[in-house]
Amino acid sequence: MTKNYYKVDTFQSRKALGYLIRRTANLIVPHAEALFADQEITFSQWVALVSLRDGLTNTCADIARHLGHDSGATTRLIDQLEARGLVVRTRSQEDRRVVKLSLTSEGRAVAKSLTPRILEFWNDVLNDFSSSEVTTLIELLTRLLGAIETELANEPQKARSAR
Amino acid sequence: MTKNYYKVDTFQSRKALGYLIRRTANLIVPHAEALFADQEITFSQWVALVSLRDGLTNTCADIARHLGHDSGATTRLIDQLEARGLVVRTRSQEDRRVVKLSLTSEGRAVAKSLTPRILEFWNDVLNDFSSSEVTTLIELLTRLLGAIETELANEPQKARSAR
DNA sequence: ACATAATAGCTGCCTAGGCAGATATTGTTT
DNA sequence: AAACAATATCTGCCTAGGCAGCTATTATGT
Repeated sequence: MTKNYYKVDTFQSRKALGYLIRRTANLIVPHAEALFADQEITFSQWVALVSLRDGLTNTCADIARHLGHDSGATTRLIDQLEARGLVVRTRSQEDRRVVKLSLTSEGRAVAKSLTPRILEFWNDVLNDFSSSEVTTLIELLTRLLGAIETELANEPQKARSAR
Repeated sequence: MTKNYYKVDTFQSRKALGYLIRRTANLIVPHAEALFADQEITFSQWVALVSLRDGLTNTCADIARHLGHDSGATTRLIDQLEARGLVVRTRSQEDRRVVKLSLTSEGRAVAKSLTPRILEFWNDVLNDFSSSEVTTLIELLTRLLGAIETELANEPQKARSAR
């Protein structure tokens, strides 16, 4: 148990997890978007497609949680995928508030065809990491994400995303 | 050497580093901003203040790189810190293109007074991690960040941030 | 010396996404 | 069953930050 890993007087931003994570995300996301610049969909849209295909999500609300976006942004993202014929909206019969999302065959094709771009980037980046290092990193990040989620849930001083 | 950690057919978004990092950042940053909601500065502004105080940065361009923002956004961020009397701009004499930034005593006070909020959050989140796990995570993330930076530099298909 | 390129900073413009409010539907209390 | 709360989606509005273009200054090549 690390009661106090960080202390005010020894704190350095270069070793701050928040700094490292934010900076990494700030480099990755625009680059990923750039990899998609010549495509008909954006990187975020691709992430949504893949999550639908893999059954990780199947409604707008799911996608909002998955991407960490708000529901308004998600509605608009789905609007575009629908307009391009990659996704179909169907009002659910069991619960008429929800709109079920499903991929069209073209959506499935687009999701698949773009996957190699992202994987190639990551495999390049991870070239100097051993396989066990990558596994460790993924495991620690997964736990960290879980810890943050519960911490934010416990401390409901402010309404959180996916409202 | 992990030549190919990720493969197209075994790829799952839940184990994707990009997903984990982006999602974590998407949870952390708004929460950090919320912690500052009652303050006169935002979280990003605080990060800039601290980086100036610690000598990690001392110009706009430095801060842009540190935050992963573009230079326009940084100009406006500094504008606000200057308007609030927390930072002073001084044209450099050695190189008259650059504007040196320095904290006022009030800026120093504000930077210091807000640090505990962030550290407390992180110490709560890290409660279930051993000290060595945190160290490992920081080390792996630092290397990952470095690897991404060099990867992006090698592949200059598109101009990168801090233009 | 002169042309060219690179760098620091600033400004206008635009978009992605956050926020709050509205509707429709379902669940829970009393 | 009436009231209230919660959830899913959608819409308008607004801001932070990305992008491109501009000037001033310095560095580099010829």
